[in-house]
Amino acid sequence: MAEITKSYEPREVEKKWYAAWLEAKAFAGKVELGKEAYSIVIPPPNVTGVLTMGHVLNNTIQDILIRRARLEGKSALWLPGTDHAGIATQTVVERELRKQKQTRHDYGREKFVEKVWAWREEKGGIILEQLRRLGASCDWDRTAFTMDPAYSERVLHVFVELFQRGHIYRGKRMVNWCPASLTALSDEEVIMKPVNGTMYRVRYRLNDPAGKSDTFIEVKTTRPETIPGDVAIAVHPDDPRFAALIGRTVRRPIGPAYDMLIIADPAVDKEFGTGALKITPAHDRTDYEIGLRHKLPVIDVLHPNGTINELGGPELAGMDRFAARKKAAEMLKEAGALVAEEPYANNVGYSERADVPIEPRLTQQWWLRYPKIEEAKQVVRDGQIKFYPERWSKVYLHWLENIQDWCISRQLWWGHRIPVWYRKGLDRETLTEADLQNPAIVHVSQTGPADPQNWDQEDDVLDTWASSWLWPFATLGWPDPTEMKKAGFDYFYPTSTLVTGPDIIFFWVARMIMAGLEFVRPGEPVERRIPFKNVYFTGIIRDQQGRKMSKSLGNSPDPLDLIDTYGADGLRFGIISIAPQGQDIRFQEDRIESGKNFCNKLWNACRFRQMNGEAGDNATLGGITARLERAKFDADDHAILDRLLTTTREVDRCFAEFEFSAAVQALYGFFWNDFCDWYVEVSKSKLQSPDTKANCLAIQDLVLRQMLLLLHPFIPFITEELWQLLGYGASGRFIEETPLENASQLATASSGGGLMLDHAQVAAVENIKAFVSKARALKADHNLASRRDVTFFIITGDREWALLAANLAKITRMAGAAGLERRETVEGAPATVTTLGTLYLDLASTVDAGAEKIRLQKELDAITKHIAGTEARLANKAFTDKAPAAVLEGARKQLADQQAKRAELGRLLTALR
RNA sequence: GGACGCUUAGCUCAGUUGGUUAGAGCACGUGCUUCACACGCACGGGGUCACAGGUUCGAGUCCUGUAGCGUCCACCA
Repeated sequence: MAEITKSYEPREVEKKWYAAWLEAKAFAGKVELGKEAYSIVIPPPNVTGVLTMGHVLNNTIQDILIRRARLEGKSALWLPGTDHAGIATQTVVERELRKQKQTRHDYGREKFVEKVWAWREEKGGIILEQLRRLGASCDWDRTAFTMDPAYSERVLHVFVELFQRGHIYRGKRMVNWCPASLTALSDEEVIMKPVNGTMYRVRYRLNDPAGKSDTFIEVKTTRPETIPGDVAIAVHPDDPRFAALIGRTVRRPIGPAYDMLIIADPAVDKEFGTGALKITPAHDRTDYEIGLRHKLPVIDVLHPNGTINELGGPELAGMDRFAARKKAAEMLKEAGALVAEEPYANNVGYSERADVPIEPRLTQQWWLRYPKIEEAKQVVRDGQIKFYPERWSKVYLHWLENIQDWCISRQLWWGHRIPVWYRKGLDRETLTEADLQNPAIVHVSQTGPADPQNWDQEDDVLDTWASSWLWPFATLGWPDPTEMKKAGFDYFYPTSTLVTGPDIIFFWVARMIMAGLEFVRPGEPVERRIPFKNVYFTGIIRDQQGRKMSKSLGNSPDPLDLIDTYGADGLRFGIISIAPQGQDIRFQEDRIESGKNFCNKLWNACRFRQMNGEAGDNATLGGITARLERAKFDADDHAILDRLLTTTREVDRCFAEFEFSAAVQALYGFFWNDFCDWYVEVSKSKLQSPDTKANCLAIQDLVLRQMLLLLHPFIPFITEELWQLLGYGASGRFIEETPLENASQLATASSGGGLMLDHAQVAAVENIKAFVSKARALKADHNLASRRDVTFFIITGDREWALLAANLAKITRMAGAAGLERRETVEGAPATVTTLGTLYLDLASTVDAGAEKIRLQKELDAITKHIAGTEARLANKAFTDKAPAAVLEGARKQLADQQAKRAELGRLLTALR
């Protein structure tokens, strides 16, 4: 057995074991029919991504679940991969090109896409390497990528299927246009931001056949640069202020001359602004709808990149929309049409990726009518899919209630090109619904037309989410039966648990559920079609100021640095300990440090065990329990094993309820306080005696072995190392190959040979602990160092003395005492009242009677207050009548104890006078 | 405008179904290099559980309201 070093050095240990695990293919997800399957698909990070604290949390949790599943004897699969992240990746590569003063158009579509692939080969997937550093036990041989040829085929297959099932259509509609990325976006990719802008109050002179009207109608707008696209003024039909004006016209004040009709439409809010609304159908959703109702023309004054086009008039043409806004305001002023401008805060939709305001824009796009909406609601409502925390199901359901068709086309080059071909020379703008169904004009298939020379493929690609929504089954070979068999589809689908952030509940979670229900195992019960059974939503990691950690803010520490400083296990333990279920996490590096400290503590406890020598068969649980000598069990032995069972049970419960931070806290508390601070310390006297040594070591082995197993999912590296060093496993076997005993199995195992754990001993030990604490405090109060040269005296009853005498060696050791002697009387020594008698410090000559009095009086005051409270409760008839017997009994006992203590304190004080 | 979450020690947070004197980590103070660990040990100080009502024998915990912070959804030009 290699000797354990003084402190834990993670670096080499992590490297060594990760390599060993990979070498042995320990993470391979295998179909093992005798075993229960447990599977997780990773939320695929962007192929451009680097590891963030969010990933650390998310993937640590997945690894915990997977490793625990292995320990529970399940066949576990954690399927990794990356997402091609259309806009993000294309942007990254275009940025590289821009450095060389080039654009994607210099290369053309095919060459550019090649460039992206080359970039991906060289720099993509860094994040997967980083996950290995974290210890992620993914089945790397299955690593998937949404642009892989096989995966791509599945994406196109789904498009064709949905088209044939009538869920996909093409249409000219208002979309969210990103002028930076030059593509349409789905509603989910638009985030609303409050913006401080200006509200312009503009007046329009009414046209008068006589040519001398001095009547005006006023509107308010934040976007004067779109006025050249105005085609009408709308008022509410019931608004008496404007009733007389409906049907008249006004002259557009700037831009090409145009007479706009004043129309009535109920969409206008009478209360807002002036009550009159300028209608710019090309640049506003509401205006567009009003325009449709009134058959108004659509005048688009913007280029796709957000500059004004020639329809905006010569003064504005070519200007950026924001510059044009100022210019338009000036022009209005000159024309006498600007009545007022005032600061105005409103919400503006921004492109999530490019962080620029989006433009509503009328374009031809491909749309999806979501399939299986009702069923998707049902499976969550009925609990076939369970959300943790449960409250997210409400958010999910609300979104599904109000769901809109999904714009799935993107005007990008990097992505799955939509498998639609148009007959050469066809005008795509004017295609009708019927044309789309006509195979002579439009071809829709996975493989394309037989005579490609006569066709042009659709230029658009699919939204990235329109590929990743298939992730749980497309990564398992679906729909190809051979591939599915190879991947173990039947065995691993539906997956067990999805671990993700609530921020992608709409983007991804909801859509995967609908996709699974639509495509997998049609006709079978929902339990077989859903993509996962549980969804665990992590919290969002925030910085000290409560801001979301993000790359752009630069407020996220680099997890790799944290791994270097604290070890992967320290980072994992730390992050989990501050991540309660369902709450956002305020990141604190000192918690990561405390994770590292815990690892070191674990390391040293095992080191202590090792230094006490080998004691027999450690390689199996049976070997260890066979070494237990039941006849020699004392209170501490009973208590520590009882607490071990309690802790094991608590961790079981935590896993059942996805309460990982509670599990970590239970393990931390048990190991540090109960085991290290108490049991190991009391062991030190037992280990001196040949009579008690063997049993004590067997108990330590039992505890350490179980702790390593329980801790392994959280801190895999150090537990593997210690497991091997202490020889708990069969040689050549990893810790994960050892089945983890649950609490009752462990109880049965350790009770072989007639041992019954005595729960009452836990209380006895607590009693002794409290007594030792009192003794230590008495010493500390008199500024005595922890040297063992003090003698304590005690005045106590026979029963209490019996308990003390039985534990004398450990008490004196733990309290740092030369001895503890029973006396009938003690004079002039500092004292303290304990539940086991009045304890005196043998230092009479050095005692300051005044200070003693103050100290005792403080204690007396405190206990008197408590007694008053307890008495009041017991004096309350309602309490004694209605409280349960156990509570009542507890209160009475408490009162008796408190009174005894007060009497003793009073006596001590009197003696000092 | 709608929904949800949070408010407990200086800081970050636990606190299961209401029940003895509300806990942890960090920070702070004092003392300890005690033969596993100073990445440690011991002892200690520190909280009217946001506020106001209510239910109850009993409320940090349940109910109602208020305030502040945060998130999501919708959005009016």
